[in-house]
Formats: sequence, C-alpha cells, structure tokens
Amino acid sequence: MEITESNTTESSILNAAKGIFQRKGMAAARMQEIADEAGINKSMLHYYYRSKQLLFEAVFKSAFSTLAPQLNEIINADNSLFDKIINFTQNYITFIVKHPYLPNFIIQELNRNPEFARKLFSEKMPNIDKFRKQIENDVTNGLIKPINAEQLFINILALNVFPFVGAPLIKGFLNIDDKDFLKLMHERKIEVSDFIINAIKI
Amino acid sequence: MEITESNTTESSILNAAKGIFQRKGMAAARMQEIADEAGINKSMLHYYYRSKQLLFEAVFKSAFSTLAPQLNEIINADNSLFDKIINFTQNYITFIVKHPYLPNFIIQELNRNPEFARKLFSEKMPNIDKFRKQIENDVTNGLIKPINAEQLFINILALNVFPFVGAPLIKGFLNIDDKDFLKLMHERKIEVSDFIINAIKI
DNA sequence: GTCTATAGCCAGATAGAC
DNA sequence: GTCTATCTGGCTATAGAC
Repeated sequence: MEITESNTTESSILNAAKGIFQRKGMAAARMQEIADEAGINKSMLHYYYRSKQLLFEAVFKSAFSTLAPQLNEIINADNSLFDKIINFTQNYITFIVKHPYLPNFIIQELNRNPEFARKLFSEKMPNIDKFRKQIENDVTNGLIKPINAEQLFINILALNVFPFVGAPLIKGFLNIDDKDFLKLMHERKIEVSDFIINAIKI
Repeated sequence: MEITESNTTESSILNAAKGIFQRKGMAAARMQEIADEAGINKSMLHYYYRSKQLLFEAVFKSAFSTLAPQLNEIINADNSLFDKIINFTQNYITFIVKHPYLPNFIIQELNRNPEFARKLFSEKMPNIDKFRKQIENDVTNGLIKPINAEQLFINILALNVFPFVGAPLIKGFLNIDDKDFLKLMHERKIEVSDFIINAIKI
C-alpha cells in the first residue's frame, strides 16, 4: 500500500529543497533553511536523504528531467519548422512563468561543475541530425533563408530562455517592476515566434 | 609617486579574486583558494580588503562597471539602428570570448541578491526613451516592422548574452567540444546581427 | 519516524612576531 | 607588509532518547 501519495515528510522535504536550492544554489543553501521551510527537524533531512549532496542531486535530477525533454522538442518533434517554433515558444514560456528559477538553477550548477554536465549528457545523448536535415530541406525547398542548424537552435534557446535567466538585468535596464516584466513575458509567447519566423522566412 | 602600477600585492589579490569569484560565485569561493592563486598568504586578503564580503564587492563592481556600459550602447549610442545592432554584436561577442565567465557571474549574483540589483540600478538609472523614440521613428518611416522597444532590447541581449551564460547546456545539446563552440561564437559576430536585422527589416 | 544534543570540521577573521 | 598560529562561529552530520 505504499503506492499512494505516501511519505508526506519525504515529499515536503523535497519540495522545500527545490525551493531553496533553486533560489540559492548548492553552495549557499543551508540545510537548516530547508528544514524550516519543510516545517520539520533538520535531522530528518539526513534520515531521508543521507547528505546535503544527495539531497541536492535529487533536486537537480528532478529539475533537469523536467527541462531537458522540453528543449528536446526543438530537435525531435515531428511537426513543421514553423509549427515547432510556435509550439515550443508558447509551451516553454507558459511553463517557465510558473517555475522561474528553474533554468537559472540548472545553468548555474552546470557552469559550476562542467564534468557533471558532460556525464549528464553522455548518458542520453541528444542528436540534432533530424533537426539539421529538416533545416536543410526547408532551405532547399525555398521555405527559409540559408541558416546553420546549430545557430538556429541557439537562437531559439536564447530568445526563450534568456529573459528568465537574466531577469534582474532586464528589470534593471528597462527600469520595470515584476508586474511589467511578467506582462512582457506573456507577450513573448507570440512575439518570440514571430521574431524568429520573420528572421528566417523568405 | 603612488600613481604607478603601484601595489603589486593588492592587484594580484584582486586578479586572483576575480578568477575565483567569477568561476565559483560568492558562496562557493574560498579565501584560501584566492590566496593560493595570488601566491600570497591568506591573512593578506584581510589586510587589504578586510573581509570576504568587501573583496567580493570590489570584484563585482569591477565586473559590472565593465559590462554595463557595453549594454548601455544599445540604448544610448547615436548611430542608426542597424549600425547599432551590427556594432554591438561584433564588439560584445569579441569582448566576452575573452571574458567568458563575466556575464554568468553578474547574472548569478544579481539573481541571488535582488535588492542589491535594485540598489545598483537606482544609482545610475538607464533610460530607454531615446532608444524607444528611435524605434518609433524607424517604424513610422517604414524602415522596420512594428516592434516594441523593450522586446527588441531583450532580443538583442538574449541573442548575444545567452550563448555564454548557457554554454554548458548548448555544448551538451549540440554535443560539441570547446573548440567547436568557440567557432560557433566567432561566426555569431555576424550571424546574430544578420538574424536580428532580417527579423525586423521590411 | 521524530526529536534534542552534540560531535567534528571547516572557513573567515584576528593576534602578534618579525 | 608579510608571515604563523589560533580563535570563533557556523554548518553538516551523527548519536541516542523517545
């Protein structure tokens, strides 16, 4: 009978850990703070997860396995290039507005630990051959201007992911508050795909 | 006679601190590691900078005052919009290739400490009115498609800054090594401005 | 499973000799 | 100014009662 929502304590620890680790990063996070947020005792963290490192890894894996499949859609989905761009932009921004710390957390920890990054990807290696072929076909058929598949992939990622990672910088330079920022992000659900399609269509 | 390159120790500390703080961030950086990198004793760090916090602030201010004026070029330079985009892309990428940790460091620390971010910008508030007017004129004169100035600014920033911040993610997804990555970045000095101009020109 | 108490370690900071 | 030695506090982790 352990198939239900089961362990309330364990899952509330994981949720609290997600919040703290994602906002502060591994090094700055404090076990005490996670315990407080979960509303339980600090030693419970060790009881369920043994060490800070293991708790962190649980949080990171959960975050990465949420984000990676979404990015994979760009290179592996079966629809047309323009549909792909429109769908990804719409879905991704909608999702990240609800989890604003996620991309920055992943990027930060990958930057901090590059070998870890390599190991992660070597397990389940993405393959952009399909995407590259799609681009080449569309170029040949006169649907889009000549463009390198890698560069287009980077551009799609950049336009969608950066605003959330660089939010404080953007808010500072544009001198806007959280509310205005969120409004801009909602507009981007269509602005970004329009921008990309305009850049490449003939 | 203290106007020369002066204090060798103080400047070698600052240089070492830049390297460590920018790669590891405030929380994960160790004073001992900075001392080792500078080739001096740990207590010298305190002699010159009093505390880790103050040393960090010296590093951060130096980094921010290097990056901010470059971004300001987008909204304050006097040239035409297309020249602005071409120049910024060329200059910024050339610069960051030589200082790859800089943008991630700044973004990371601003994310960790949002009040700090607000204070920084309130001192010398950027103003995008000039840039907004330029966009509106170009739209009216039929040079570019209608676009919101804030969104265009975000897009320029995203396409130029993101690849360096998200480098490990990109290397992982494209399955490329550092050499190939660098090659892509060099290509972006013209790829990115082409992309942006194609997206907005009529 | 959950708590209190505490061990053990590590890093920032200081004292003081030279 | 630069070093060695040491203090101090804070944080991870564990022992052990309940």
